[in-house]
Amino acid sequence: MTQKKNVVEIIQYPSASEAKSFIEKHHLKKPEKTILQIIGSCTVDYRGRAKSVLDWGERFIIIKPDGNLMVHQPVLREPINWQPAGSTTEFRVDDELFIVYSRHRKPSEKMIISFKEIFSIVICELKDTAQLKIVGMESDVVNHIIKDPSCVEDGLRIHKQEKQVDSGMIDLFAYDKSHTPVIIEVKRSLATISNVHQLRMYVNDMRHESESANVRGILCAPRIPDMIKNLLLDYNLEWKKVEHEIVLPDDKQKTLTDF
Amino acid sequence: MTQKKNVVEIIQYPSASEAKSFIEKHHLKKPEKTILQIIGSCTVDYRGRAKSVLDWGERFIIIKPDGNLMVHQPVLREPINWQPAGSTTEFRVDDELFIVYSRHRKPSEKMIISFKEIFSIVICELKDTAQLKIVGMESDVVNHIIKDPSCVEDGLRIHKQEKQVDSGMIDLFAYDKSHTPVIIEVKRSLATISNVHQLRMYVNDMRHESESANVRGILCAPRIPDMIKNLLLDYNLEWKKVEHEIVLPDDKQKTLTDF
DNA sequence: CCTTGAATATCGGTG
DNA sequence: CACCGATGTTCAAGG
Repeated sequence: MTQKKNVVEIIQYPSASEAKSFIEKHHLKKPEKTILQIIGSCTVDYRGRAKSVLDWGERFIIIKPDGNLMVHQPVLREPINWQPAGSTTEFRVDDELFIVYSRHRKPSEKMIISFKEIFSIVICELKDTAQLKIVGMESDVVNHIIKDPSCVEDGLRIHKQEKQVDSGMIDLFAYDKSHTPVIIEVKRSLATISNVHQLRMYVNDMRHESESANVRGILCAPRIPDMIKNLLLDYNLEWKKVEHEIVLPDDKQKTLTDF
Repeated sequence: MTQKKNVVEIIQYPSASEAKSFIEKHHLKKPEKTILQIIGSCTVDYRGRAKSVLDWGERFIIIKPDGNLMVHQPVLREPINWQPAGSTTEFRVDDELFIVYSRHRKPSEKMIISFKEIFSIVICELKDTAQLKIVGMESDVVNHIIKDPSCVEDGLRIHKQEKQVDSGMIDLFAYDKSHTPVIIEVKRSLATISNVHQLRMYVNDMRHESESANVRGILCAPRIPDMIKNLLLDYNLEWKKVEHEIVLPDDKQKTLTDF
């Protein structure tokens, strides 16, 4: 791979003023197109939605064209400090220090990063037009339950998927072993209050419809906080923790499992 | 600043095999200490908690010593794809492609990143011992209300802060203009169902204590979802949206506001 | 180790 | 623009 085009510009161990010149030349002429990364020893001061001070340490910062700025330490997936999208960045030299100043409006947030030593600056222009992320997510809790209703309750028989009622669409409609109608509300991840109220409405609708006093409602999710359980108890509803199962429909999977 | 120590190693526009050699030399000898970054044109396949495919595009990936791997596009603060901490990474050459293979156990997650072109590889060893982040955050909704009770309700008089009752500590105890006792539960960010139940218990306690049927309960928070409002209505409680105010305790603030 | 709640959450969709 | 819900949330604290 030859260096046909200069996608990446790099400088190592620049002085503060060299860093400023380099950034002015390669980044500030088109900050909306280039990604800037600085590795070095710095402090970080932030004030905005919160307020924080980060003492001297070696870390790297990334500034994206959309204004996002991230300060990353050697550990954690999350940046230790950041500025949100829409921030504008300025670069200054102040008494041997190289200073990155980022500002955001509404909410007002400011950050100052002071470098006493810069190991490297990398500036690159990346084209990622095909940035669509296809999420062929088939962690179908619903299908999982349809395949094996006993994972919710013994003797459960699924009767209908996506049954329409007044308030909306019921995920699963079933009968238990005593032939009592059961409405099952399925949640892929965290169960919320909203789901409880939804389920409550569905159950109310069904009681109206079938004029049967006996309609059970079960909320199924991988994670159900205690508070949600209490709320369900208040409304005389039930819950069941169900793991989600990841289905692998297409052949791409082979590429992954090959290893 | 001279190049006393090689904190950063960089190679530009390597072939797949050159990339592999370079990473073996500078990263794989101490992957628990060095951060690896690759900029180039790649695809990403992921399977684990979900499943995703990302088509060709120019992006950069970061691999931290703790196993975190991030795939960043030119926009967004969040990586478009990632592997969690504890993942292990392998590097292979396959028919001109340079392949990064990351694997995680429990939950099982795999990722394949295939580079058809690499613009640069940066490997650095960062020391960030003083990584403590001081968060002197005092976004005092309580003080805000004490200073200006009318932000909750006209004619409200704050009587006591942190009043003890059986179930716990009441944030604010007040009287409205009709001299009715008012219990105010304050939340800094999102109001939750937990806060509703807490407030409900406090009000119950107060009714017992004062033997007054008239005790109001108001939940104050910057954000109160509709579902919480419904729940409050169910329990005959009230709410008020209040903005939070950020207090600035120490002098560091001057550095930031100077700009 | 599992569970729970907080976050400068971020991000996308909707009214 | 504000609000609301989802997230492969991540992360830290507590049992």
